[in-house]
Amino acid sequence: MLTMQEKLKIFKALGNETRFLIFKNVFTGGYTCSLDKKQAGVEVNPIATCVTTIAEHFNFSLPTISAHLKELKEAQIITLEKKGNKVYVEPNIETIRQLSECFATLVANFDENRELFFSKTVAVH
Amino acid sequence: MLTMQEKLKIFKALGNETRFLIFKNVFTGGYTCSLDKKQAGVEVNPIATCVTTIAEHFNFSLPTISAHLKELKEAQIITLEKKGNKVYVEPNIETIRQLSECFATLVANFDENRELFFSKTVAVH
DNA sequence: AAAGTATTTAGGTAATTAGCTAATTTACAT
DNA sequence: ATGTAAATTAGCTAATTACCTAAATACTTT
Repeated sequence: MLTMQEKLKIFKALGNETRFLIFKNVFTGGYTCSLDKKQAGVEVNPIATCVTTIAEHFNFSLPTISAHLKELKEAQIITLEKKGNKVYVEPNIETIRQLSECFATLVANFDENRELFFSKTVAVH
Repeated sequence: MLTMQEKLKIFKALGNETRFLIFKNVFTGGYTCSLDKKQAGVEVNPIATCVTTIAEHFNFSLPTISAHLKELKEAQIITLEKKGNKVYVEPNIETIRQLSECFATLVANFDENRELFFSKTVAVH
C-alpha cells in the first residue's frame, strides 16, 4: 500500500511535463534506440536507457535531466542503477501497479456507494 | 481519452497535500457532516459539500481553499456548482475513472510486452 | 433596503521549483 | 598515466506556487 506521502511524491513527479515525457518513454520503450550504445557484457533490461541518451531527446541541459531523473527515482517510479560509468534508467512497474490499484479501488468503492445510495432511495419511494 | 495536458493538470492538482486531502474527502464523503447545513429545497448529491465547510477542516484561509478548489475544478476532478449563495463541491468520478483506465492500460501493456520479450528469449535458447 | 452569509478577486510576500553554467567525481580507454 | 566520457554537485537566477489580508461581489434574510 502506498502512503499518502508516497502518492504525493508520485503526483509531484508526474505533474511536470518534462518528467512526464521521460516517464512515458521509459515505460513504453521510447528510448530503446539507445540499445546499441550499451556496453558489451553489461546485462540490463532491454528497455533500459541511460541519462545522456534521455537528455538528447530534450532541449535541456544534462544536469537538468539528471535532476528530473533523481526526482522520478525518489518517487520510486523508475530505478537508476550504475553499471560502469553509465547510469541505467529502468521503469519501476510495481509502484505504477500499486497506484493503478489505488485508483481502481477508489472508482470501485465510489460506484458501490453510489449504488447503495440509489437502491436505498428507490426503496423509500 | 485524457490528453497529456489534462493528465498534467490532474497530477499537479493532486501533488499538493492540501488539495490531495480535499480530493480524498470529497470522493469518500469525508465532508458529509455538512449535509445538515444545506439549504432546504436545494437538490444536491448527498456527498456534496460547500467551500466554507471544507475550509473549516484546514488551518488555511478561505481564499486559499477557494483557490485550491478552483485548481481541482480546472483539473476536472471535482465540479463546482453555485446554488443560491453557496457553491457545492462534488466529485467528478468520470475523470478519475479515465485516469484509472490509463494506468490499468499502461500496466497491462507493460506486462504484455515483458511476456513477449521473455517468450522470445526462451525461443532463441 | 439593510444586514448577514458565502465566495471570489486583488494585491502582496515567502518558499519552492526549474532551469542554467562551471566544477567535480567516477570509470573507461588509450 | 593521461585523456575522454558519463553523471552529479554546487551555486546561481527567474518563474511559479502557496499562502496571507483586505476589498468586492452575489445572494439571502430580515
